[in-house]
Amino acid sequence: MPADEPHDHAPLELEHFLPYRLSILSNRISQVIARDYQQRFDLSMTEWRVMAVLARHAGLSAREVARYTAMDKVAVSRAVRRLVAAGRVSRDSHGADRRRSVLDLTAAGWAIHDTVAPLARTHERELLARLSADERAALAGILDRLLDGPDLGSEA
Amino acid sequence: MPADEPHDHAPLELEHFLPYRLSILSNRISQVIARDYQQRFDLSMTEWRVMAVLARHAGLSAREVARYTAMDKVAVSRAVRRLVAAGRVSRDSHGADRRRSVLDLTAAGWAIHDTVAPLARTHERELLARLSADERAALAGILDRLLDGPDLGSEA
DNA sequence: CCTTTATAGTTTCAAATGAAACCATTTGCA
DNA sequence: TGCAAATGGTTTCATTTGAAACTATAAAGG
Repeated sequence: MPADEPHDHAPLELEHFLPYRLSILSNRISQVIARDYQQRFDLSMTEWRVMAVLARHAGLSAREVARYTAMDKVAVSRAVRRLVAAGRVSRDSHGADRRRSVLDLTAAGWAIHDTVAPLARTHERELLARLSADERAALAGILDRLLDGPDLGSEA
Repeated sequence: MPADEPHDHAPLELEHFLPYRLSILSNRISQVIARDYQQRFDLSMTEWRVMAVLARHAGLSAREVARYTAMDKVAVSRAVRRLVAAGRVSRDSHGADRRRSVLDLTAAGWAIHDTVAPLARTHERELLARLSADERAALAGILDRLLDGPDLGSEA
């Protein structure tokens, strides 16, 4: 066979590749929402996540916030610093363990929360409006399945 | 009613919020894959996307690569620079229009491609292995639906 | 005790990213 | 022609992000 015979390269079709499509979709959505929060409330996505978690679980430590939000502790530290500076979150130190902080929404924080939470739900509704009831149900299940697993990718 | 009556704050449950879940999932997947490519081939996600597109469409310009990969032109410019420096992509200038570049995989680029492409497919397979055939089909349709729309979020 | 080890959180430094400004070339059109 | 606008691409600068080093406090073991 000739040396320059066209090899069978089996190129990857990016536009049908699940990780790629997921990434594009997620980025688009996040960007739209993030821009919205940023403009209206000078609030970053990460800051909002911290606030949302504190709304449900008062008095968490930074470490616990990190677990709930799937953020790393550096990101939490930075978000909390900004939130405290903006008067949206209060930070006290835990009596028994002076390393831990005790974080809570302030009145101003609650006010923001009570405005942003419905807005977030609206974003979600608009997204889901594109799907049928069946698809919505399927998607919920699929995300459960994919997010649950021990770890994504091969362990190898 | 008392002034300090506990307000109904209706806090958002992050763990059931679609954009949040999508973002977590996508980031986890991308991170696993990116780390893999980085370690084995010193290849970033964006560089790989450029290579994948050039494998299917030889001789694209940077602008066209940007369209195919949903990356912005700055990102493409940087990825291409590294790829050219690494001898994985060749850049010629288009005869008729000297602004445009003509990008192609080199032999070395093809070699990387032919190793990485099956690896990518394996990643995808492992991911999809967690789903039933029905779920896989549903997911494909859902992504089509969500990615197609004119623009995500409200136009408002 | 008092020395190691672990935990909570912050700081620091380098790399990744995005927006805008910036060249170079080409196109549209007066 | 020749000049304004558009296009392809790179550079610059400011911001974001992540990993590792660091500080402070607490728990555990001899």
